[in-house]
Amino acid sequence: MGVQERREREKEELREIILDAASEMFAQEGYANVSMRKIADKIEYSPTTIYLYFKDKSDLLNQICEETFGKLIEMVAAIEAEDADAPINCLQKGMRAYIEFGLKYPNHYEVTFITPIMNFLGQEVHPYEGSSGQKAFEHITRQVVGSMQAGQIKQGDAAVISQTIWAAIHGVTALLIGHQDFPFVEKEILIDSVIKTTIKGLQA
Amino acid sequence: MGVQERREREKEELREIILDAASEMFAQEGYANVSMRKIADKIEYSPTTIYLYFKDKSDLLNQICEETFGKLIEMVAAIEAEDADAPINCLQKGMRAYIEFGLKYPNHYEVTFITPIMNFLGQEVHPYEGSSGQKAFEHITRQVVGSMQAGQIKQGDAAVISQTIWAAIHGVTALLIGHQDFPFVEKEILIDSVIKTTIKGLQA
DNA sequence: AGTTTTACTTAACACTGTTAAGTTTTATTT
DNA sequence: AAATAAAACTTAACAGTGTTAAGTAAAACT
Repeated sequence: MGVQERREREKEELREIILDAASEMFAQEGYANVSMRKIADKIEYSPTTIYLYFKDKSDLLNQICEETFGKLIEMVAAIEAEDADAPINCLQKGMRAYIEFGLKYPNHYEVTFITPIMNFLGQEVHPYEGSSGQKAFEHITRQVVGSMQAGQIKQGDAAVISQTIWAAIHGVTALLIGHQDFPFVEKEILIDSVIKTTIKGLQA
Repeated sequence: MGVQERREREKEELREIILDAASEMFAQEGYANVSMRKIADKIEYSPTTIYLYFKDKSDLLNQICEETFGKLIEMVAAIEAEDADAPINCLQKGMRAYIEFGLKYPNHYEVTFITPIMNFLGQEVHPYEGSSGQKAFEHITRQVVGSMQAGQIKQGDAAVISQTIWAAIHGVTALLIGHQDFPFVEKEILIDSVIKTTIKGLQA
């Protein structure tokens, strides 16, 4: 009965080939500029084959993003494990990791967190429940709670504070990715300023 | 020689009719879901007529956004005129006005500040130079300089501080618009938290 | 009244995401 | 080994997109 297993393995291989090709093309040319036919050309299959592996174009994107953002979570988790004794340091490093991750994978960041891709019913294509985004956010919340308990930031609603932090780091990341012709000050200086301002604003 | 003037007036009228129809449809259904043919149907002209008045679809959008964001500038200018004696109050009110404006015209905010629409050369379709966005940003910078001179925020590079503020208000606006299925805390509470955290973080 | 200019439309091109139907390849059964 | 069943993949097509070139109708000027 090893046949079925091999076939499953082969299916999985082609799935990965599609995912890799699409990921590279999305990252290089942007989601909107990559058509199903172009992906099919690259992998040397007919366009409709992709639909045997993915529901539609946005599903393809979604699964790529989940994979990519798995890496962000690993990074943040590694930071947490590294210096578990100073929650506010974790928080700061986590913020920096988030921003730098977004700038390193701008097209993935764009499609996951910037461009709201809605279907015809007006529902988000990247639903929050169970997503990598949710897990990443849970890390922020955990660090906020830790920092609060350690007295390193003011007491308050952890959800409010976490979302305030997310607004700040998303803001700078989205601006730097999306408005490349705006005369921003030096990138590192701006990122520093955002992180420091936010942390200072949250201290007791 | 009143003929030419009348014809110019008529051209301008049709231009406005197109602009109004497109503006309403973009705001209601989103840029991507409105086709040139749909706009043409609505105004009862052939699709190609639009191209006699606007270079292409993104030009149409661009001009709508300029019009819309002119209103934001007026609002911010009114705030400045109102209480010119307390720059930090202006700054706070200006931040709130920006966020609320974005939430009031989410589709316009989206296309102007969230979705980076690039042409095939990778250039932004909404160039910064001379745009309403530039003027709006100049208002922020002016208020920052004023607050610094009044000793209400720390001394520092006005550009860095202005951009830090922009990151914060853009962040919360973009998140609230784009991630409607995320379990955000109450909108007013989050907005308050972002503004207060940022201002506090910038104080001396 | 005839000519030129302006305004607008028709038809077409080269794409897009997606689906239904058909074909080829692979595996199972007789 | 041949016939059948199942899986994998492709072809053709639909209904739509932004955009352009060429053609027509209307208005203005001579």
